[in-house]
Amino acid sequence: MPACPIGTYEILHEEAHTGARVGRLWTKHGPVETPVFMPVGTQATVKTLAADDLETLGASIILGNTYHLMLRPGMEIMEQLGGLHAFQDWKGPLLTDSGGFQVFSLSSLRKITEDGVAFQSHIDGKRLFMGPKESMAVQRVLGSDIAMLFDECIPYPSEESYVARSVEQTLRWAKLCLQQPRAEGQLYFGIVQGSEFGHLRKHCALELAAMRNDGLDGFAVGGVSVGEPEPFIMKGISDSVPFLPLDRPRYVMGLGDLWQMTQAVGMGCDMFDCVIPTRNARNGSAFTNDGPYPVKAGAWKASPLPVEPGCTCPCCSRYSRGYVRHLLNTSELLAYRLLTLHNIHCYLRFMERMRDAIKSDCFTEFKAEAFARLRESPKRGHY
RNA sequence: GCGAAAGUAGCUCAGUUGGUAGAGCCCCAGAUUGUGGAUCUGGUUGUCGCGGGAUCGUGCCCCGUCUUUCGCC
Repeated sequence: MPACPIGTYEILHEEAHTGARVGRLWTKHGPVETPVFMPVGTQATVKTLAADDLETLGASIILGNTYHLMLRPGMEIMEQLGGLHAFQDWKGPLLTDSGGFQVFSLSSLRKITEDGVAFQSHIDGKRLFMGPKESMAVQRVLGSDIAMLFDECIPYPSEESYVARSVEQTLRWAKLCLQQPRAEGQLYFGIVQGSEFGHLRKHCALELAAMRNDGLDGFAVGGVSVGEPEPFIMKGISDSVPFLPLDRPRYVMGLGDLWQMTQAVGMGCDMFDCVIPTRNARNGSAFTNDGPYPVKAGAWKASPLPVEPGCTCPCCSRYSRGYVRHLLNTSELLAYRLLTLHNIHCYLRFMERMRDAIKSDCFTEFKAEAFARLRESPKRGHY
């Protein structure tokens, strides 16, 4: 596999019957084959996992978060310790969220101005400020392979007039972000907003697409998966994606339901991240190819079966469901780790099979089977 | 042996001057979408130690009894 220049996005195969495609994005820390699921490692760790666990599972790219890492440990320490890759000893590609979402979802006393957002830390109440310049400066120090442009992620539902103003703000910020200096080899991804309003999504997508020659390397659909009903999520995606360049990666932020990702891939989306597999692991739910089910349920108290029969992950290849259930029941730390290992493994293998299906032009069949298993008649663990 | 206190949900305990038995935890179920191992929402559970008595009516009053804990011989 000959190396390509950083930022290259190769379309390796377009599926014959749908908009699905398999691609390869070249980053400073190596290539990422898409469609890809990116485990979320907000605070410089995918919770409960170490870098070598992620290597074992075969994760090709993970996330880190600007907002959280800026608050702790802070950029001074991050700089002293050589950036985010060195800090957590992750040798693969890293994507950092801009902090735009967290400023709106976690902090209090927000005041939005043309320059950015004044807010209070959710940790100690300290008054801070983050705008396009600040966010990109932090991401530069973090040294991520992909940095997200600072955007305004508004709640659902929001008034159309407010959404319209917000989209303009996000676009002005995007232009400013692109003028900021970046870490060597760092790619910049812009974010389409517009909430449930199709014409605003289209406008935002077209304006961002026009910035591709100003250094925009990829495109994301934002403002979905923020609590709205599923039909609105899919509409937000279908209202945005058709107006984005075909030859650049499309990233749907926060989307991570297996079936929803399958549908999005069918619309031509390439990258996903979500806290569901890791968070739900810590709440006692396992994901399987037949849908999610609660391992913590008393029904599995004495089950000798693995969490998912046939699974080859470090959890299933060694431990019983009854054991994992016991660990959950007693709040043992190992429970969270084992289920996180399983859920990430499940997600990564699911995406791998999806890529294979696309390459062999049978994505339609893959999608039908996924629908049957995940939505039509999920087994919910009753094997 | 004597004295005192306490017996109410699986656990820890509330329960007004007598008027249809409660909370927290646990357990069970559900939620969780650019991460708070956080949180939220529902749900099950009782011979009020036992036996008498007074009362229209008692977890509560009276008598007896059993058990536990503590103190004293």
